[in-house]
Amino acid sequence: MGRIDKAAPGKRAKSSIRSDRSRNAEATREDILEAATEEFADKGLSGARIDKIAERTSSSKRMIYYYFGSKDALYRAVLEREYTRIRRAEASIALDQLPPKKALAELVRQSFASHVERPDFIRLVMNENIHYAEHLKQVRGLGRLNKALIESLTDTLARGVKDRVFRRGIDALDLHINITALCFYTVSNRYTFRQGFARDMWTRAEVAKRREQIVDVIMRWCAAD
Amino acid sequence: MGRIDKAAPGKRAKSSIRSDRSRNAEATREDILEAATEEFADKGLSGARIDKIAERTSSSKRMIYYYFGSKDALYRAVLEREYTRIRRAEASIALDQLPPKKALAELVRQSFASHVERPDFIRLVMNENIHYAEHLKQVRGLGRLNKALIESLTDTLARGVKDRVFRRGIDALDLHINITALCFYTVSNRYTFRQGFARDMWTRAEVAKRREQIVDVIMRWCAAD
Amino acid sequence: MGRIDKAAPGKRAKSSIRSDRSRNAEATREDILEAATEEFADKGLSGARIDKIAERTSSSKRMIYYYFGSKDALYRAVLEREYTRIRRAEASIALDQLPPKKALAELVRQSFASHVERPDFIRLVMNENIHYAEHLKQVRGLGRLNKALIESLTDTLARGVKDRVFRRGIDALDLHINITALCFYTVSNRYTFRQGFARDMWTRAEVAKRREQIVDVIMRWCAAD
Amino acid sequence: MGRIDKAAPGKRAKSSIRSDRSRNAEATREDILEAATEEFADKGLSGARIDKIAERTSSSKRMIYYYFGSKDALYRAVLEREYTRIRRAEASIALDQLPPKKALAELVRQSFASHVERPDFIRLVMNENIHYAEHLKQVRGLGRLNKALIESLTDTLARGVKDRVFRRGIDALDLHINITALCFYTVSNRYTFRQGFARDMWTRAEVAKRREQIVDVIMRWCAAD
DNA sequence: TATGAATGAGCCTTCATTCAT
DNA sequence: TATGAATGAAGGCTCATTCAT
Repeated sequence: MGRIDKAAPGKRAKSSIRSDRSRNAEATREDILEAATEEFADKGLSGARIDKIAERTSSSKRMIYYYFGSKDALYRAVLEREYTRIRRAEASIALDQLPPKKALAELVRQSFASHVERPDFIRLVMNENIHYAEHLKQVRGLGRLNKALIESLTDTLARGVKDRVFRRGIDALDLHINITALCFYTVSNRYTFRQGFARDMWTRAEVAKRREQIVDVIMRWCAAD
Repeated sequence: MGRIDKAAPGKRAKSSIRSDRSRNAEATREDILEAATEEFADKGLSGARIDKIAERTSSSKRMIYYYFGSKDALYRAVLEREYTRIRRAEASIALDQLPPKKALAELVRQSFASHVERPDFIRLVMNENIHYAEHLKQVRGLGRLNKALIESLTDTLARGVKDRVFRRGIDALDLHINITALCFYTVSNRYTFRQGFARDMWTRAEVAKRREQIVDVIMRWCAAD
Repeated sequence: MGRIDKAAPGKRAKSSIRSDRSRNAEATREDILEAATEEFADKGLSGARIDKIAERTSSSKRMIYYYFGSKDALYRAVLEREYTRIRRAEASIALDQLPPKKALAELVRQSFASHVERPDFIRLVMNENIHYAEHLKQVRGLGRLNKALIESLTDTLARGVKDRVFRRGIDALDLHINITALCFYTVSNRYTFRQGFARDMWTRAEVAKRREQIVDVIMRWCAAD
Repeated sequence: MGRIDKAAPGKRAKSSIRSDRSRNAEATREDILEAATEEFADKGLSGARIDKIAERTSSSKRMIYYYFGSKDALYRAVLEREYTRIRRAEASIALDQLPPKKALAELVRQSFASHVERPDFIRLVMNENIHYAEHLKQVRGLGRLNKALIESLTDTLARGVKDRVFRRGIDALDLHINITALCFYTVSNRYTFRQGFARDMWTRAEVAKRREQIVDVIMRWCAAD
């Protein structure tokens, strides 16, 4: 019945013990990235403290600079890792194996899950938008994964039109925007929403209900007349 | 054809010289608030600099402390003013004068306009969500205006059901969420979106198209079967 | 009989007590400049420590940044002040009041004194040359004072030629270089010289002797055949 | 017509790739010393960075410590090598084979060439003087080479007096100082000089002219009346 | 009501140096 | 002999905030 996360600043548990003292470059990098993701998501770029990141780490502040060079570069590395991770998850669904309607519904559910399960990523994206996506510009290889997603959507829409279950004239990118908007907002604005209205969108029940409602909104929009 | 705003950090013009040296306390307060709104929206809470706010002002840094006491308190004052301003605008539409479908479409268009016209407000809301709406909690009187909005929506839905243009079972708050989600995202995520996809959502033409598409999504969702 | 200064790093006495706590901007600036001149001359640009400069001051490290903005800017301010000071002193001699030979001899003695009395300045100039005069480039108004000096020299030379005490064909700027080279080296290279040879150039007697020898070198070079 | 060197920081080409991976300890030492000389001359002692030296080397930072122990010790090794090298070159002239006037003129030209050809050495010497020649103190065997030079000068002067081409009473060490001062300054202060005056002393033509002028100054100073 | 000067705490970053292999 | 990883100490700089007038 409780909220999915009660994350208040600083109350989030260390995600792991991170105490393996192995002198392993890759492990140290990962360790730092993990800690940095939490801190940056929590406080934003300028609010984050390198010292705090170091504290969450089994290594030291000095090592952060050894591996990443600067706060900004570390932030970019975090961004890149998170974006790649998310896009990989989304790209993993085999839409073409399912009939069009099922495929679309499944895609919406998958997208919704991606957002709900990674609120830290959502926070990073908000933060990027506050900074005019300045840092994201320097992250390469975003376009490719997105392109694959849109092509997959285009195909599903076409199959649906052929089967007379979807109407003609829907742009795949528009569809993607609408799906994402509905999912993103559910996670991103849950705090201000709770403040402005009496309802908590972030209980397990509400989240499940919301997911099916988004499926409904999208299906009705695409449905053949 | 150009983008609606080209706002890059620092490129936003000083909204005015604000040099009326009226020894008017209220004017000074307003002057500071205006400058603070720009800076906070631009940089977020921790990214904003009291010195920069003072520079944008005809008065001095000392005055900021004289009138508001602290950076956080100033931020709260900004938040309160912006929220009140927006909600007043939204509450001003007389939905009950229009037939249900027209009323709903108009409401969506109005909400969309509210978002598009005040990107600074959107940024502040994002910022609040990054900070768990901690500061918004201390702003009073939000609930009242929202309640009025939801009641108005409930009424419109009921009239639509009676007229057999809307289907039964739609919750007014759900409807509000969906409308807002679609509008908010269009503004809030335009920078990361542009980075990830080849398309710029922020040209005049795209924005107009997007507005009507959101109307379409909502109308199809509410439509009687 | 002792050396003129025994300056070893850190052993130089604070030039004044600097304890007036008056809230006077100009005084604070001067205070900082004085302390900075000592530290920069002593350690060079990168060797100097802002903390040490602050310690030598009645104000704080923070104030250094308040008034000068950065270590480099402070260094430039020091440079500018010292150059102006020296050039003013040199420009103050009224050569045209004296017969040519006396005038030239007097100028050499004055130049020699300028160098010997301000070893800190010499050190700063060495430091600048190590840094390709990068910072001096940003100091304005050097040319003017120098020009006056050269004009004065040109005039003295011309009078000497007319009186048949100087030979024809000596370029004033060349003359200036030769005078300065002989004076500068005496101060600048005294440490390495003492190390390489058994003789200490920096006793009162040696310095006096050296001054007259430089006068001699210059007079013989200019003398009519 | 261009300047002899345009050396601006960082623009100096790596003198070679130094990639012969011979497991030869002596070669590695030399390799490091070469790189260190450039860096120390370029930036001074405190401005030089061990990391940069390592970058210029085919070996690693760790090796620097293996072979030299510390930054200061490396600096001293550089200093010692450069001093020895220069003094050897100067000592190699056979003054006693030439008639006195020719011998002196040749010595001045040789000294001038030594300075002009090794600006890095000049920079190191300036740096030493900024540091009170603290490090040079620990370099042994300087006195011997210098002594030979002075003796050679003494002899030349004596021969000149006997031939009635030089006047009596000139001290060899004084002569050495005057020659060196004029040569050293030409190289050491070229940057600040160019900044203060309109003239560039460092073109091929100016340098040649300057060399002969220094010969002239010295010859006139020594000439029999 | 208003202002320029001042400040302590803390932040990002760098440096010479050493450890484990 | 050689190397990539690691580090404590300190350095330059910034921030929100307050003092004296």
